[in-house]
Amino acid sequence: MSDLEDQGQEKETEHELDLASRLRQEHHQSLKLWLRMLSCTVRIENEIRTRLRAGFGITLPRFDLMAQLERHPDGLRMGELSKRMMVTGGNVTGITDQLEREKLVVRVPDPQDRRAWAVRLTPAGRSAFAEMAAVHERWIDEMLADIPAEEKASLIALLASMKQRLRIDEPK
Amino acid sequence: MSDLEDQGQEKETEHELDLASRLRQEHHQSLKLWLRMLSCTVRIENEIRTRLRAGFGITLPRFDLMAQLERHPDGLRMGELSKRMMVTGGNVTGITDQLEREKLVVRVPDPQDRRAWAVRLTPAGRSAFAEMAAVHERWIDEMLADIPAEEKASLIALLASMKQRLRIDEPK
DNA sequence: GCAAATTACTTTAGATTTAAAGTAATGTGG
DNA sequence: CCACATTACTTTAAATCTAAAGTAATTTGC
Repeated sequence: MSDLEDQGQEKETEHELDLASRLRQEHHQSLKLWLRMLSCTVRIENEIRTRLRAGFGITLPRFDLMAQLERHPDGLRMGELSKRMMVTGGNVTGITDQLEREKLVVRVPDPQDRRAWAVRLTPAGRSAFAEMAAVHERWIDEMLADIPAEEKASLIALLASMKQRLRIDEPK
Repeated sequence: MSDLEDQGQEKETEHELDLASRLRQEHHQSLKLWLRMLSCTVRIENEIRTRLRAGFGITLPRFDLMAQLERHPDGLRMGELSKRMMVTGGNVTGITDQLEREKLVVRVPDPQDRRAWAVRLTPAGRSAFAEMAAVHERWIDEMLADIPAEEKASLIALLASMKQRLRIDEPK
C-alpha cells in the first residue's frame, strides 16, 4: 500500500482559515498524516530492498531477522521474532528456513520447553550481518542527509509519541 | 521489515548532553528516525489489513489500487498505477487481474496506443469503494485519536519536508 | 493425575511482491 | 522505409506474507 496521497502543495496560512475549512481540514488530518508517512516509508523501504539485494544478495526480511538476532546473542524464540518483526509466525518459519539453509542462523532446541526453538546467528551470520549493518546505516544516513538535524529530532520525538498513543491493541 | 528499534525510553534533556554523547546520538539519528517511522507504519498497516479483510473481504493492495482509481474517473494506465502505488508493473498486473475478476474494475484499451490500457472502476467498484473508504477513514481517525492535533499538524509538515528532501532517485 | 485448554511452532493454500525475461507496439535516426 | 532502441504491459520463478488449520508439548482446573 502506498501513495494515496495527492501531490498538491498545501498552503497552511493558519490565520486565514475560517471555521468551515478548518473543520474540513481537521477531518482529513489523520488520513493525510497516515498517507504521508506511508509514502515516505515505502520509498525508503524500496530503496533499501534494492540496495541490499544488489550489494549483498540478501532480502529485506532476512536482513531484518538477522538484525533482531544481532541484539540478542543468546538467540530469540520464533514467537519473539514474530512479535518484534510484526509478522505472522508462519512467515518467521519460512524466513528462518531460508537463513538456516544459508548457514547464517541455527535453530537451537529450548531445553526448558520442547515446543520452542531459539534462533541464533552463526559466527558466519554475525560476521556477515556486521558488514551489512554498517553499510545499511550509511545508506539511511545518506538518504536522510538533506533533512535538518532539528527536523529529524522533532520527527523522532513526535513518532515516539505517536507510537505510544496509537489506539491499536498491542500484539498479544 | 519492522521493529529493529529498541524499546527503551530516551531522556532528551538536550541541555545536559556533552559533546561526545551529542555526536554519538547524531550518528544514529537517521537510523533511529527510520526505524521509528517504520514501526508506526507497519503497526497501522497491519491493523488496516486485518480490518479490511474482516469488514469487507478485501485485501489492502486491492483497496489501494481502487483508491488510486477513485481519484481518476477516466482511469489510469498500468504504468501510472505502478508509479503511484510504488510497486512493480507485474504486481499491478496481478492485482488488476484479481479486481477485474471481481468485476470491480475494467481494462479499457487505449485508442492512441495499443500497448496501453486504462484501468477504471466499474459502477459496482465505485460504489463498493465509497463505502469502504468512509469506514477506512474513520478507522484511521480512531487509531490516531489520542495524538494531539498540533502533533499531527507538525508531523504532516515534517513528513512533507522529509518527502521533498529524501535523497532517493524519483521513480522514473 | 488427567482431560481440556493453551501455547509454540509448522504446514497449507492463496495472494502479493520483486526481479528478470518475454511480447508487442511505438518512436527514432538515417 | 526500416533497423533498432524504447516503451507498456505480461509472464515467470522464487520469496514473502497472511490466515487458517494442523501437530506436539505444556499448562490448567479439578
